[in-house]
Amino acid sequence: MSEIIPRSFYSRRVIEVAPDLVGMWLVRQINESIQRVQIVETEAYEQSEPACHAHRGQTSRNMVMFGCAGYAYVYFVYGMHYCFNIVTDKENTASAVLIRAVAFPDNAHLGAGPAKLCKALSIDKTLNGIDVTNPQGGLWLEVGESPPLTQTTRIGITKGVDLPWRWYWQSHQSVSKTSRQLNNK
DNA sequence: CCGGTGATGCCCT
DNA sequence: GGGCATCACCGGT
Repeated sequence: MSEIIPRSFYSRRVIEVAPDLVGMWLVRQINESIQRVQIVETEAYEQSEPACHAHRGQTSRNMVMFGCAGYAYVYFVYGMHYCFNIVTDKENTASAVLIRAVAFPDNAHLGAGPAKLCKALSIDKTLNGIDVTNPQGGLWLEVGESPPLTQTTRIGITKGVDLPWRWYWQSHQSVSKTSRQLNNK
């Protein structure tokens, strides 16, 4: 078994943590059942830029982002989907890494999108605010590998579109494909 | 293969 | 009341 990723890993600037999370294992436990998937795509969001939910200040929805690193920020969007983030940096520096895609061992499409992976792993709002450095919460991360990365602009947003804050496992089948991106820029 | 669009509910203005 | 860090489906090519 791999080692669990400690809080110090997440307590750095979000643009350092986001690329480092690609290749790590995400583990979901519900009762006796365990799913282990590998992160293949992430995006960084930080209060200073307009695409971030915390850009206009603290609200009840984004409160977790203002807290300590290593906690889950799960939000509901488009009336039917959840997205899962991990809070980074220090307290009161609102920032988080959006987990955009994960690889399931037997199905390349199951985790190829932020809402799809939440559905496949049964991640919903009840996990908002849990500690992902503690297995007691049923959702944690373990050290994996450092694959070849491609860096591009973020997708699915209308503001802050020029920041190159999306990273994915180069040529991996499970990377989300909503928007076509040119490789190796 | 590709772009357009409807579903659906919560949060913030 | 508008907009949203999405997705699957539809129809034209």
